[in-house]
Amino acid sequence: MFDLDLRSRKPIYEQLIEKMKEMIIHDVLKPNEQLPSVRLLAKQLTINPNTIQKAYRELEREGYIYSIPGKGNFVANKKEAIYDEKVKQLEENILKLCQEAFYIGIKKEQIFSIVERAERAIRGGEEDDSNS
Amino acid sequence: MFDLDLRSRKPIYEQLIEKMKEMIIHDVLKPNEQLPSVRLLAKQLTINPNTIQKAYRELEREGYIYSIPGKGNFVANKKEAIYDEKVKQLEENILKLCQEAFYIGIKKEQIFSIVERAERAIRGGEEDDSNS
DNA sequence: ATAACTGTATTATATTAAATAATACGGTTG
DNA sequence: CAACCGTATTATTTAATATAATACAGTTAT
Repeated sequence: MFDLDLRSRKPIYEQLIEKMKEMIIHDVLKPNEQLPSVRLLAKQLTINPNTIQKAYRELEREGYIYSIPGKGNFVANKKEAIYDEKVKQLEENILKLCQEAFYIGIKKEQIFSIVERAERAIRGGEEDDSNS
Repeated sequence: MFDLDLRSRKPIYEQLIEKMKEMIIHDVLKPNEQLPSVRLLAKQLTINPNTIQKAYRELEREGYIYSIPGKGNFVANKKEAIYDEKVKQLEENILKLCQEAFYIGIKKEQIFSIVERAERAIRGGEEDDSNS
C-alpha cells in the first residue's frame, strides 16, 4: 500500500509523510479512515516502528491525521483546513519560482504557457469528476 | 560577500553553491572573474577549505565555473548554456507545482493571478534595466 | 479480568552524510 | 625559491536518521 524506497537518500519518514499526504489529499485515504497501526505498518514495510511513529506524529502536527491512544490513527476530517494549507504552500512555492524566473528575464507569457501545458497534462491524464 | 547560515539544517556547501549560482546568473559575478581562493574563502567564512572545494567542484561540474590548477577558479563564460539550463530547471519545477495544484482543484486563473502577483513584486522591488 | 491489540515514551545504539583536520603534491607567479 | 594557487587523500568528529529494546497506558473482545 505504501511503497517507498528504502535505499533513497531521502529519509524514510519523510517519504512516508509525503506519500500519506498525497493519498489523503487525493482521497485515496478517506476522512476518519483508520490507518494501519504503527507496529503493523512497520512490519509490512520492514522498518522500525519508531520511524512510523515519527511520521504519524508529524502528520498529526500538520493536521492530516489524528490519533486516539489505544485505538489508532485516523485520517482527519478537516479536509478543508488541509486544503487551505496546501493551497497556501503551493502559492508560496509558485510565487518564489516565478520571482526567480522573472529575475533571470523569463517573460510572463512564457510562464503562462508552462501553466497551460501543465493543465493539459493533467486534463489529458485524468478526467474532472465534477461534470461526468 | 557570501554570507551563509552556518547553523542551518542545510549543508554549508549546498548553501554556497546556491549563493554562487545566484550571483553568477544575476551577473554579480562577471564571466571570467576570479573567485576567492579555496583557502582564503574558507578563512573568511571560518569553515573548512574542503567544504569550499566541494562546492567549487560541483559548480564546475555544472558548468558555472572553471578552474585552472595553480591559478584559481573563475566564472564560466558560458552564460547562455547556464541560462538555458536554469530555464529548463525552472520550467520543470513550475510544471510540477502546477500539476500538483491542478490535482487538488486549483484553477488556472488562480495560478495566473499568483504569477502576476510575482511579477508585480519583482517589477516593484527592482527596475528593469532594459529601458532605463 | 485478561489477552491482544492499540498509541506513546524513553534510552541506547548503529549508520550515514556532512564537515573538519592535517597533510601532501604539483602548477603559477614574481 | 617563496608564496600563492588547485587538487587529493586519509582520518576524525558531528549530527541526523534509523534501529532496537523496553515500558506504560488506553481499548476491545472474550
